[in-house]
Amino acid sequence: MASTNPSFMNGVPELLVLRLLRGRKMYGYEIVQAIREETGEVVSLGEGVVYPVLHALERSGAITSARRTVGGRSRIYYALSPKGVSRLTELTELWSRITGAVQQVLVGGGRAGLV
Amino acid sequence: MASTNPSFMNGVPELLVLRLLRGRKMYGYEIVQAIREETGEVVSLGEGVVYPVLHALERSGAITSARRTVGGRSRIYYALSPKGVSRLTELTELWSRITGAVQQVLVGGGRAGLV
DNA sequence: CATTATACCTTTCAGTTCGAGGTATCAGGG
DNA sequence: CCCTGATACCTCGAACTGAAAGGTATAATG
Repeated sequence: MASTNPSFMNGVPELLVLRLLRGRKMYGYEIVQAIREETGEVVSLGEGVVYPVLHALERSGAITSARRTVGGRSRIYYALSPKGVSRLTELTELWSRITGAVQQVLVGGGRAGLV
Repeated sequence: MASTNPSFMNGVPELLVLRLLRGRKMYGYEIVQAIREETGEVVSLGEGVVYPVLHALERSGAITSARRTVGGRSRIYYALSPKGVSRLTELTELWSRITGAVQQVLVGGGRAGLV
């Protein structure tokens, strides 16, 4: 129950956030800008997307938070937990499978009778 | 006006349908199965997704329809129009850009200071 | 004659994402 | 000294999509 229709193309924001946190601890505002920059403006998730994702991830135990004040600026740094690492693996594989499947159709011309 | 939030990850069903029609004329029921088969069950769009997409595409002039009876079976065959071809190009490019951008983040480890 | 497969269709529901708005602090310009 | 803009956090409501289920009709099969 509950799990109804996780539309096959979703969870990309979650994936991106987890992936960024794999490298270093980051805070929300920083993540918003990192996504924008690292994708060359192609993907631009607003704070209204990122913050809720962070909160959900923390609630599920995938990340942990620690408030720290840096240069008079109060920030909440998030770090990936082991649970978050496996969630990241899971989402990455899902992403591969799906984009691969779509690619298969896009290339498709080959009238695959392949076994 | 109108254009609110076309969530950056959408329109994949439309893309798949257009792409399939690029090769040959097909009817709805056939498209549903083709997607399932060509993606190896990974992507499985129901009729409740495909038919509305077809109707929207026809309304927008991207495809044309012709009812034909084959072996006592009445089918509506759809064919790609020139407008549909450019729409397909457009969506394909968008798909590339987005998946590329996501991939960039996923690979990312490279601490890109690249210019 | 009933069930299955073909073939079409629509409506309802739920989840995600977006956008806009709201607070507070710090730095800099006028 | 104030006002603006950047930093940094947050939440709510609207909207769109896609999923599931249900509904009709015909042909073929047992």
